[in-house]
Amino acid sequence: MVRFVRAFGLHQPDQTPCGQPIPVSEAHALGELARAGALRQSDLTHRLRLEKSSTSRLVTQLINRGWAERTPAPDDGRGVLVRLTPQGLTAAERLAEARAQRFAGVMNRVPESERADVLRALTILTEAMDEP
Amino acid sequence: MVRFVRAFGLHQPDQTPCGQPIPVSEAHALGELARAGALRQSDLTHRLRLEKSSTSRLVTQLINRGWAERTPAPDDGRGVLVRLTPQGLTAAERLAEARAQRFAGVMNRVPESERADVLRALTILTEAMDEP
DNA sequence: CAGCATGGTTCGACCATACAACCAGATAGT
DNA sequence: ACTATCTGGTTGTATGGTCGAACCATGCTG
Repeated sequence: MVRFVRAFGLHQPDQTPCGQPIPVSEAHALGELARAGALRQSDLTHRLRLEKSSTSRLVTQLINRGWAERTPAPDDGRGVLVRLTPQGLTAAERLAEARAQRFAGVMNRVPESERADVLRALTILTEAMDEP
Repeated sequence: MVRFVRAFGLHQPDQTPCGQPIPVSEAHALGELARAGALRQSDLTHRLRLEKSSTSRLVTQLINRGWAERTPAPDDGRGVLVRLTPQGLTAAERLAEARAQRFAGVMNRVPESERADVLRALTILTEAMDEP
């Protein structure tokens, strides 16, 4: 595991493992938002497994980049809905692209015959870790 | 991948994913040192994929905990050899124990028939990422 | 309506890392 | 041998990341 983390580059907070020059936390948030369209801030908190304070700060950073905006939640006066701006969306797409490329590069060095297995195993592992 | 990282708890810098109350960086260093016996600081730098300055600080922290000591390298007047103290060794063992437990817990939720595959896949993946 | 729960924000403390500047010992080229 | 360069380490500075506590506003419950 340790080897895996370091080799993948997960220990660098200010750069995604895929070479994009944006902080990994923001990249994660961007990913979730792009996939969901818009999210309650509390939802984002749960998906990223953060503390609400961290999420708050993170969202503010995205806003400062012009990638997201906060609007009041429609059904709860306390809540906040976070939505990507068009620029945020293209940023997310750029990111997805980079991710795909990095992944392709790695998979390229995995023996052809193992690839399906590796992918399946990763999914299983993630699910196994998901619920404790 | 993102899911994996967050689910595993890798985004918390001050606590290992295995529940031990020590910073993950120190845990990684401890692991490498325990496995190697003693390491040149520059070696540690390469294994952890850090910058030499980061390693220097990291080692200092280990020393402050009483887990390691610096001695001059025998064959190079510039170099530094880092060695675990007895306390450092027991700390490393405690850590390995926790790691094993965490891993066992996860594997427990992986269907019996898949376990071997999952393990193999993880190894292959790590190797694939290793050399770019 | 009082009391408690929930969603957010701000603040303070700690951890992790890189890059640049600097020093000392090692090495290579002339 | 002497200088120029390389290599290993240290320290300072800046950026990023996370949590927990204190605090506020809104919602829910009895």
